[in-house]
Amino acid sequence: MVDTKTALEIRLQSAFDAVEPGADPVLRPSDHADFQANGALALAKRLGRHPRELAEQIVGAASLDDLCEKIEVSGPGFINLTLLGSFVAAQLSTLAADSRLGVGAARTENVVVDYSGPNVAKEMHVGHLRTTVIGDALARMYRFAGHTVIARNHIGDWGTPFGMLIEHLLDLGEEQAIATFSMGDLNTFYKEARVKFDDDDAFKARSRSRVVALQGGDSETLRLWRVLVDESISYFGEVYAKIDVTLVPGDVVGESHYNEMLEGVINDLATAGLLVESEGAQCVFPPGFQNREGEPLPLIVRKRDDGFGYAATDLAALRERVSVLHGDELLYVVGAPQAQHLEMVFAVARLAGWLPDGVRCEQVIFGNVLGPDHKMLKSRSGETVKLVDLLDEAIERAYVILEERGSQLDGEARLHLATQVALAAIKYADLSSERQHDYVFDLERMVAFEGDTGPYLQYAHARVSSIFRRLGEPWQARDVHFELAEGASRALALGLLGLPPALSSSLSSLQPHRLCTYLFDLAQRFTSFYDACPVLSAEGALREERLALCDLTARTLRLGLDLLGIDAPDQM
RNA sequence: GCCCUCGUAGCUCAGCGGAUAGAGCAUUGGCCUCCGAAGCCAUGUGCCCGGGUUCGAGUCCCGGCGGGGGCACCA
Repeated sequence: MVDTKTALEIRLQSAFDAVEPGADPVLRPSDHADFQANGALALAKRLGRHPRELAEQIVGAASLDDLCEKIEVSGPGFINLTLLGSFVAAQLSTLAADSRLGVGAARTENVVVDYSGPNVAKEMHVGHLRTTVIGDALARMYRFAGHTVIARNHIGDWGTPFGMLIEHLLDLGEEQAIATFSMGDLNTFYKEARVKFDDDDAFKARSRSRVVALQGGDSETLRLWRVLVDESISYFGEVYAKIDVTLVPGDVVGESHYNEMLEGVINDLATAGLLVESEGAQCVFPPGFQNREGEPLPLIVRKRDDGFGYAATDLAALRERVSVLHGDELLYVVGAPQAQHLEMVFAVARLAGWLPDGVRCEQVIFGNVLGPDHKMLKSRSGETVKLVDLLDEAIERAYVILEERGSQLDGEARLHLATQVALAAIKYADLSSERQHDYVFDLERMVAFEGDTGPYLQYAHARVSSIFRRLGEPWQARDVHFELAEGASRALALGLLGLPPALSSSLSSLQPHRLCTYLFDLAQRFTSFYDACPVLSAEGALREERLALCDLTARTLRLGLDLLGIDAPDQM
């Protein structure tokens, strides 16, 4: 189906085209009508004409009689559009019969989404929250939109720290070490290794020669390394299950995967004439980047000591994503501190011809998670906060609140529900603010069930669901004829028709918060409707209409929340 | 020093060059013999400062001030 906004846009476009081909109607939802087209103002300026007069001309050229009840030029030259009730009704009927709720399936592209990226033998901490939650939401939205998503979990599984980690593994004994890992206590393991490395010269020496053995391909060393990697991946899997993220072990393609390709990256850069030796390192100097002294800034692909830097790995990965995975779109859900590094990697890839112009390649930047003091979130003792601890605390709080609210569920069911609520709280708080901004992590506010929170949306959904539970019999949309006589039901109907543009704008801007804003607005429209329009006590056609609106609301909330990675329980 | 980014209501945040800048929390006051009051309805307050572009600037440009990040071999 053609969604409502698009239907209007198409008609307006041809009216605008009649005056000036290609002119953008700038159609927006309006406070003064259902929609408003602002395009006449900008166009009038460009053509040097009176805006109101131009707007009148456009309205005259538009054929909107079957869609709009009222079209008027207002103010300096806005075109205000009020939809015809019969059109809204017809759209709603189509929507009711559409399992995709009006969202068209896009042309299929391969979208590589790089997110989460924890380090082997290191705890997943709050620093991994945003990349994991945002990346997963984007992956879900892209999949629903019809694209093929290739998730990439670019874990840190290679590099100099592995010398000390393997030596520590040997000191502990493999079984003991594995036990520590399976308890999910990666912090202790890493810290113990670190302390020995810093304080014990003999250990440090062993670690260094272990790195050499690892890089040299010593089989026993590789086996021990594999133990660390496998144990870590299985631990990450537990965390992902806990946070309900779609990443699977098969998405893990760590840094080590690219080891064999690094030499080739260097050679090809050299052949392309891009490689420059500087201070003993092999570098590329992409134009436009400067260091502290105002000199050209290198992307160091091979270090002075002959080791490869992470730039080499990132270049190899990018190349593989384009040439082997055939990615049409490469997304890097990585924090802001990496912005310059990634820009340089992208620039070098373009110089080398590895990144064709047709491929969209973008860092999905996000801001920091701050504590109540507005500084980077840390625990009381100043340590980084473990991700699982964060989740557990949220679950605990959600459980207590459910108890206070007199939840209808108890025991196992309540614990499960508390988990769903806690995840909704954390994910929604993370996704609903503009991605690039820092946000203050305040569990109390997030888990609160009032206001613009995940739990509020779940509650709205639970309320709709309870109507159908009370109904007793399975409900099916028959040929419902929508009258939408009350303001509240009309407002809800318009909200229900708004999913497709909300989702598409969320995707094209890579901003999940636009979908969040839409869902919150829809939930509010629903609760206002719920308050004003009794459903079960209504009769006849009116009852059918209201049930149909409820059904659509439930389906829309479920779908929207699902795209954000949030569950929508039927009962709370 | 250079580059990037952010600065909107008491607090946490929306705002895609357009009309009177919106929500949530908090405040105050109304709503449950009626589908879940975790709700609904009402209530006051605000764009860091100074220039500029524009018919129109929270939004774009320049310059300040303030916070955060980055700026050669850890990734």
